[in-house]
Order: sequence, then C-alpha cells, then structure tokens
Amino acid sequence: MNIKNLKKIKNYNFKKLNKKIYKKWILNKYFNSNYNKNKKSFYLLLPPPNITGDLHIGHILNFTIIDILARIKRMKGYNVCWIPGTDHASIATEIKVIKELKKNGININDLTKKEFNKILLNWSKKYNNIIIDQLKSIGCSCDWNRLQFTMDKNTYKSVINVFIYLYKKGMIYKKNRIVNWDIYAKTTISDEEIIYKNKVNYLYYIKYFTEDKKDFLVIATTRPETIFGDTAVCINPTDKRYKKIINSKKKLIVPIINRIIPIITDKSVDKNIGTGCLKITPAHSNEDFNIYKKHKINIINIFNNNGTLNNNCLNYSGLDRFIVRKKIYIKLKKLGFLVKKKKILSKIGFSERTNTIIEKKLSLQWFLKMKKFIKPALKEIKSKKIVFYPKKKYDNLFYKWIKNIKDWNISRQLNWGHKIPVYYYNNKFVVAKNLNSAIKIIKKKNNNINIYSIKKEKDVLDTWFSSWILPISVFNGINNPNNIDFNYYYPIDVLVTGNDILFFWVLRMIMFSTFLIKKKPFKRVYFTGIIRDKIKNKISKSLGNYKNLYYLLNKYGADGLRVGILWNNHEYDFIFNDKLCIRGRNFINKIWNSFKLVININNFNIINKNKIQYKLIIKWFNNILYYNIYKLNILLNNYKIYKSFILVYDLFKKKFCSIYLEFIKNKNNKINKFVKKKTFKFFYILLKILHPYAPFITEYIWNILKNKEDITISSWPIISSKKFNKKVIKKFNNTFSFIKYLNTIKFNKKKKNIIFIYKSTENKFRKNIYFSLVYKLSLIDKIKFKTKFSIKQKYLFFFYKKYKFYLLKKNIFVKNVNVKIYKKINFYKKFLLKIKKKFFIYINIYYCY
RNA sequence: GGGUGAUUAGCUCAGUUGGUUUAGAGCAUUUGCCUUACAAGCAAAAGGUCAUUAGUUCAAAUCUAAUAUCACCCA
Repeated sequence: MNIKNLKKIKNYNFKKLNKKIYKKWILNKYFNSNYNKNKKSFYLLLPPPNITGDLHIGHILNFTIIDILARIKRMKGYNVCWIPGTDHASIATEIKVIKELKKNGININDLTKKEFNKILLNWSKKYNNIIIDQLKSIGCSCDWNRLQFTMDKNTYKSVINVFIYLYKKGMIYKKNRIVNWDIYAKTTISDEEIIYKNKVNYLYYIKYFTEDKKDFLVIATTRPETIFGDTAVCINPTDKRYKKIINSKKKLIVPIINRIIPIITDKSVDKNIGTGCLKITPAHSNEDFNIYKKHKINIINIFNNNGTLNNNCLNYSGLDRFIVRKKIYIKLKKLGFLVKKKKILSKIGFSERTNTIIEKKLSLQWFLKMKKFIKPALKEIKSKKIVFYPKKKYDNLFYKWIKNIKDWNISRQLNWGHKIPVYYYNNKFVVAKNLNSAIKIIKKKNNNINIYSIKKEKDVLDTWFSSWILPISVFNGINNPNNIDFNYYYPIDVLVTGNDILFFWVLRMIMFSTFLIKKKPFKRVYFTGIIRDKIKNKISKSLGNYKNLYYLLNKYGADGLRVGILWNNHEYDFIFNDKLCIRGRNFINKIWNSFKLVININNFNIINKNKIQYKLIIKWFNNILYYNIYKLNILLNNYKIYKSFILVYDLFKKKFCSIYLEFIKNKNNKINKFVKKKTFKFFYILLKILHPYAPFITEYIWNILKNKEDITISSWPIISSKKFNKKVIKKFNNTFSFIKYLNTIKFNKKKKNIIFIYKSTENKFRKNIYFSLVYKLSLIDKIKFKTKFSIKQKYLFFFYKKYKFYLLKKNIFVKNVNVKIYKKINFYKKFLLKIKKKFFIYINIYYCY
C-alpha cells in the first residue's frame, strides 16, 4: 500500500483486513507444528467448546489467553502445538436439538432413531463450522491440521479401547443402584450436573396407625406421594419417645394403600429432623436404599421414566408426581390422617440441562470403580508438580473431592454419544470392540448361539468419559502409545480453563493420566474467573444471556474485543459489558494513529543539530522501555496475563504516545537523524510486545514498515537487567512528577517564571531533577539558587517532597495556590492528635504512680 | 452446616515482601481546545473516614483478630 494514501485512512479497517491477514498466516503454515527434536515443544489444548451453539464471551476470554501464550512462546522459538477441537456434549446437544425440533413443530417420538441421528449429525457439522470460523476470526493460532471432534473415528476408537481396558481390569460393572433421573431427558445424570436451589416447600405430618389401630406414629415428609413406595418406618434406637412402640414389635399400616410395614431401628436416623420417624422408600432415596440393604425389607419402584406414577400406585398411576402430591394431601386430610402442614425452606435438586426437579430412582446402570484412581492422583497432587495459576490453595479441595469420590455412573439413556461396547445374548453379555469380535467371543463360549439374537447395548457413555482422556487421545496416544508426536508433546504445558470445571474435567484428567500412563496430564493449570452478565448470572449457552459474537466482532474488531476483555482482572469473576470493548477499540485506534505519526516522521527533514532535551528524552525512553520489557517478561514467566497487558498498555499509551511522541513531534517537520532512527527502533519493539494481545493490526503495520516480513514469526525481545539503569529511571520519574506538580500552580503566562531555591540544596536538586526537561515541559523558564529570601513581600513558598522552593508573588494567581496543601495540613493535624492521644494515656499512667 | 474469596471514587476495577508519589486507571461528570497522528483525541478539574472496630508497629489500604455484608463451591 502507498504510504501517502494511508495518511488519509482514519481508522484501521478490521472488517476488510483481518480475514486476509489470517489467510496469510494459514498459507505460510505458521501455526502448524511437527515433530522437531531440535526445538522445545509447547503443547496447548483448546478446551473443546460444546457444539450446542456458537461461542460466547466466556470462550473468547479463555481462548484469547491461550492465544497470547501461544504467540509469545512461538516468538520465543518454541515449537508451539495448539490443538483445537469441539465436544459432542451428548446430553446438552440432544436436549438442545429436541427443543429446537419442538419449536418447529416436530416431536421426536415421530422420528425413527436413524432420522434423529441424522439430524444430530447435521447439527454437529453446522455448529462445528461456526465454531471453527469464530475461532479463526478472533485470531486463534491453532494447528488446524490437528482439528479434533470427540465423535471422530480416532477418538471413538480411543473411548471404546479405554472402556474395554477398564472392563478387563474389573473396574467397570453393571448394577442396580439409586441414580439421579432427569424426567425430561429420560436419562441418568451425574451428581455434578445437579444444581441445588432454595425453594419454599411443605412438610406434611402424617399418622401411621398400628395394625390394631390402638396406637399411631406421626411421620414428617416433604413427599407424601411416595407413600406408595413405603416398605418400613425407621427410628433411631436411642430415641426414648418411641421406646414403647418399638418394643411392642407392632406393625404399621400405610394410609390409603393399607400396606402393612414393619418398624425398624437404625442409628443413621436423625432424632431432630421432623418427628424422628422416617418413612423408608428404598427405591427413591440413597439413605433409604442403604437402610434397605441392611434390614432386608421390601423395595417398590413407584415412578415411570417420565415422572408419572406407575402401576404400583392404585388409581393414581399415570398421573404426574406433583398432581399426585396435591391429591394425596386432600385425601389424607379427608380421611383424617393428616396432622399438619408446615412451611419450610429446603434445597431441591434441579437438572442443569433441563431445569426439571431430579428424581432419585433405582436403576440398572454401568458404573466405573473410582478407588484405583485415587492413589496415583493423590501422589501427583501431593508432590505439587502441577502448578496452579493464579496461585491459590486447591489442594484441600482436591483432597476433599477425592476422599468423597463415589463410583462414576457412566451410562446415559441417550442417542447422541459413544455407544457402550457391550453385546447381549441369552441374558448374558460380552464386551467387545465391534459386532464381529463380539460374535467370535460368544461363539467360543456357546457355539449354538443364533447370531441375530445378539443385541448391542443401547446406552451411550457420559460426555466426560471422552473428555478425561482427551490430552492423550488427541495424539492417538491411547490406540498407539509409542507414536512420536505423543512422546514429543505430552504433557500439556499450560491448560487454560474456567474454575467451574475443576472437578468435571481437571481432576478427572489427572486421575486418568496418572492411572493409565503414570504421567501427569499437564504441567500447569491457568484458571480464569467466570464472566457474568449485568445481574451477575454466569454467561452460558443454556441461559443465552450474551450477545452474538459476530455482532461484537463487527462492531469492535477482533483486536478490540481481545484487548477489551483483557481489561478486567480475569483471575476473579467479572461483569462483562460493551464498554470494555469500546475501550479496547479506542486503544487499537491509538496504535493505528501512532503508526500514522511514525510514518509522518519518516518524511521529516533531517537536521544534524541535536538538542539536549531530545538526548534526554531518548535516554529516558530507552531506559523505561527496556525496564518495562524486563518486568513484562517476569510477569509472563509467572503467568500474570492481566498485569502484563496493563503494563504493555501503560508503556505504549502513557509513556510512548503521551510523552515520547508528543515530545518529538513538531510543527517545523524537522528531526534529528539519531532521534528518527531511535523512534523507529522503539516502535518496532513496541509492536512486537503488542502483537500477542492485538495480533491483526500489529501484523498489518509490520508488513508495511518491514516490507512484507511477518511479525508472527519475529523474535520476542528479551532484555537483560544491564540494559537499563534504575537510578536514571528514578531521576526521570522525579522530574516528571515535579513537572506535574509545577503544572498545578496557576502561573501568569505573560511573565518570565523563575524558581528560586536555597543554595544549600543545589547539589541534591541537580542530582534528582533534569532541569532541561523542566524548562521544556513546564511554564518555568529558569531555576536559580539563592542564599537569602525576603519571604513576606516578594515570594511565596511551596513544598515539593523535601524541597522548598520559591516563586515570585506577582507571577502567580495566589487564590488558586494548591488546595492540596491544605489537605496535607489536615492530615498532619490528625496525625498530631493521634500522638497527643498516646501521650495523654502515658501521662495518665504516670499520674497513677 | 463446612470451605474459599471479596468489600478502595457515581460505576468497573488496579494497588508488588508494610515506607519509594499527595491511594492509581478506564468509563461517567465539569471546564478549555477541531492544534499537521488520533474528538474513538489532547490539556485540566472535581470526586476516597481504603466496609466497621480493636490490636501489632516509628509507620497499616497492605499484617492479626472480631463484626457486618456479598459471591462462589461442597453437603
């Protein structure tokens, strides 16, 4: 592009240019990474976004941080391999698609399984493409040759192999247990997918009469509709209130259904909850199920999969659980069994995905034994070889989780996901890679079997079953553990993720990797806070409380968006709004305009004279630039991304633009050769350190200035502490703050202004302040040193730090003399009071003696 | 109930192992400026019992304790 034309362009046109720039990066294969034994590897993994929809601002924060790390490491000469991918998100996607179909008037019950699967597949393709396009538009420097999808052939194969491996080790089993049942999705869900909410509820007190109807117990329950599943009433054996009735060994009659049930005793019953009598419905509560196992009582399931009551519930079968609750309440009241109804506040579990109340239900499911994962994972965490940023105490959290870990329910009653590799025949089953190998195994056991009677397991695996193997499976390290790439790159150098999936994903990856290959899955974990909306809700796909990414990109540009989102400390949760992006865009604009000025300087007339002020300002910026880059590298080594950005922003805008450029530009269009050369040098270095944060605009400017070289593959500046002098920086800082102070004094601009200072402090003053800069940047024309002052008539004195200086009265508007001085006086008055107070106490004590 | 973190300007937040400067930015507000990089800008002003109370110290936004409020995680 012609440089003269550039001057006319007011703003950087990101809409036109960003795509071109990204294409160029891809064409030059800058982001592709291959095995290279001479280079240090740097492995990054994109936490795969769910294909439930497009990306939101929470993803952008996460991915921008990864990109910054990737770009810096690449410039530092590492072989950076950033693997992108998407997650099939079995339950989340399936629910989303069902809802979407419903909107269009399609009921999934009308579709065959094949049709439904086809729709799911098309959905996944569509959103895969959108997500990839969005990742590219924000400038993510991923290796697209290694793109992953958790339902890809390779990952599928890995998942199946892991399942078979664990099954052979005896760690996977099928059993009837109490699980969390989502009545809308009609599947089990994990404990972690339940959200507990405080809700107003009622406690119903119900009379259970003894068989001879002479006596009764009062039972308190929040769920009267479950009386159909009652098979016992349980009391704490130490509860004195019920000693008589327990000893009488009478049995009870369940109201309405008139079932006869025993009274049993168990220490696990809390005497203080309700009346101390607990009705036992073993099929619908974990605690009740445990009691059932101990005491050999009956078990009765009363719910259908959709939350209605089943055939065990008289004429209530087929009705919804909450309708039955109301009906039972009325009936109990009518028959005189109800003692009272009490309002209480209780926590009720909702499904994260469908927002329906979770039902506990006895169900035949696949489980993974977790005990064997504990030891190796604990060992890794205790050794503290995995470093967490920001540095916080996660150890206790991990220990707590690991200690309380239960067997993992890995089966889900869904269509979308990895099918469990199990084949049934004659009420038995085998575990096998595919149907053919299943047949072989079965035939060995029973030659007479009819092949067509063999049926595959319908259930799929929990989404997280493919996620926890991901760091290994992306290199095909499960199917082929000896491959070069896997051994070269593994483990991940930094995992960047939100702290909300610490348990779901981070801990499970540690458990899997340390168990299977006895290696940690990552060296470091960088946690970001969670982005919230105006009312502090978590921004998420399921809430839909975010603006479309393309809207933000069109309005503020990728660079503006990246910079904007970095402007808040993301170590904690923070609230996002558009103002951040405006700030980001304005900063990008500043970069653009500084570029225009630098080009302008290129056309200035060269002069040989070099004034002392220019020498000084270059000395200053030289020092300040190298000092800040030195600090920047320290911050980056400690993974302080937010602070690093603030430093770069401050250095560029406050120091370079506001001070340096303002200083050297002039109306005469003249510049010294040395100044010109230095200015360009500074600008190049600044572009380099800006590049990871704002990759597009810096690349574009670099291309123009450096004649088509690319900044992406330039080298990162590394500065030794010898390149700057802290004392010099301090002297400059003093000078600037002195100038700032002087500028708060209202001078009479028409007269010559002279500062007078005591001769005795001259040396100190000269040591700490550059006079020539003071002359240039303030209204002071001269600094003079004197031995005597006639204060009252002529002069007014001021304090700057330890220095006392004088100005001629006639040169100042006396009324406007610093208000802040009075503030300081107030401060010292208070300070004095404090001391007096202390003295007073002291004197009092003295008098006591 | 247990755990973790937070409380600084009207709003959103920085503030390094206690002292480097009068506790800093950005937005919003007020004032002055279309100046040859930038009005998406420049120059400046106003705005703070650093949640409260006590303690340690020559010195506390920073360390300790208690209290209050809020957020998140777990049961």
